[in-house]
Amino acid sequence: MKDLSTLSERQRSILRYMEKHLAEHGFPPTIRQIGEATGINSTSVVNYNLNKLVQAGYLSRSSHVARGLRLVKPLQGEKKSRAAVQVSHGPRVYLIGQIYASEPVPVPEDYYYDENDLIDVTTTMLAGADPSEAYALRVCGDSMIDAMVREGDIVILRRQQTANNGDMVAVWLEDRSETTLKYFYREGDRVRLQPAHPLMEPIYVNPAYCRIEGKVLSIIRQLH
Amino acid sequence: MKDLSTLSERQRSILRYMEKHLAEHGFPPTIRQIGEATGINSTSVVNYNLNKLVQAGYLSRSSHVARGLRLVKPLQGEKKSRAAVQVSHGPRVYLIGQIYASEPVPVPEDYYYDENDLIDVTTTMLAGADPSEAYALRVCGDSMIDAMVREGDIVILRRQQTANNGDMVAVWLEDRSETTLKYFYREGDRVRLQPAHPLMEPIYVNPAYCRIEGKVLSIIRQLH
DNA sequence: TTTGACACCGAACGAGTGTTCGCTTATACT
DNA sequence: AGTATAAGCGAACACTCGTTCGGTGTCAAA
Repeated sequence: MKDLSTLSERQRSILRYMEKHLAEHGFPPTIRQIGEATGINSTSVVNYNLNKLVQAGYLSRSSHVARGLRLVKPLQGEKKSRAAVQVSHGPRVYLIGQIYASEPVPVPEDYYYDENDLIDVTTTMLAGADPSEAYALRVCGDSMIDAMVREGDIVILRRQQTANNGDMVAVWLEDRSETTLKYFYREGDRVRLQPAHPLMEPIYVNPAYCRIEGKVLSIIRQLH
Repeated sequence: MKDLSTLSERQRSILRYMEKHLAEHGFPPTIRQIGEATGINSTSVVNYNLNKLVQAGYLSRSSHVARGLRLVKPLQGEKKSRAAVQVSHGPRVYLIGQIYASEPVPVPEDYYYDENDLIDVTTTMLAGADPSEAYALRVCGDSMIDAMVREGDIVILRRQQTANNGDMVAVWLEDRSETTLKYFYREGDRVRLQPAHPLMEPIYVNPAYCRIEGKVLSIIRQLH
């Protein structure tokens, strides 16, 4: 089997694109997509180079079928994540709505599925929760500064209506008509809700008016 | 949120065939292949059931492309080999060190690769950067409250030593012996570094002492 | 200089493939 | 019995997509 050094630069870029497309889409690219991505103007030149990659042992092909390419051996010797060689994505959860300080927390029961709302997460963010148990909300407004979250942040939660001490929870406070994200502590017959910001004071609430809607698993801030 | 038990027998057999075809071929089946394998005579019925599986969170689809199916979540509650279901990561980057307010920012050039330092991220977090261009740092201490980050948060960066206005950057301020994460704005011959916290004041620094080490792409907070 | 292999190209073709339409049947509810 | 919804169906259409054809250009070897 030939090694990497005999591949042309075009062939290496085809393999890189193949890996990238598999990682991003979960299925292989078409010959035309490969051509567009690698600057090859002709489907027959892409076809020629794909056959070279088959001969070199990097790909296998099924003929006369759409996307009939399989990555047999990923490109090596280059600095890249290993995930690129996988067929499918990591876990994804539904972004079911926005969380406002002045409105009740959206919950999964009221949500209608839309594939466009799926967002990528990582296994670590789910903290052991199954993706089907978790969901995401986008923060609106800057009224949750005390939770160290700001407008646009995405909060990953698991649906639950009880909490253990130390859990960060999304709660709707009925007597205040307010949603907040805070650390939950049961103290006697009161609940202490502790802000994430170390310099801010907790609030104490009557558990009867404290409706826990979910436990916060992770927070994501994207700066672009 | 629907669970597995709401799937019909046909839908479960579609998922089983999907997993089998991916394992065997490395690319998804067509609608006609699914129909043949599951005894569904009509492409529109296959289409209908695939849309149901999308709603239930098991698949995602790209429309108007051949084999535009991706297995998002495998069928559970059944014994199968790991090879049968290509559970995988998304992209991963190296967590190369910790970021302290009082020490220079760690940079990739000084890092020795260790596979155990790889962490999962998502494509969205990378904001168009290739995983090989990006790296992560873990925040130590609470001295970056003004950046709305706290101890334990993970910052995803791309290595760069220049910035555009509005970029959040990791900078080492030589005259202050201080690292900070702030929004960068060039104003005349000064640089304004704007905290993320909306109620805090910016600082103005001499660009000569302002060493940009990377651009912040995303921030991840895990609460467990 | 000639030749052969390799890499590349545009265009056309035809098979592969997903979507849409108009319909029927089954089931649950009133 | 009537109605609404879910599930199913066949066919047609239009687009996607891989293969093939007939060619050009480059380079190394004879």
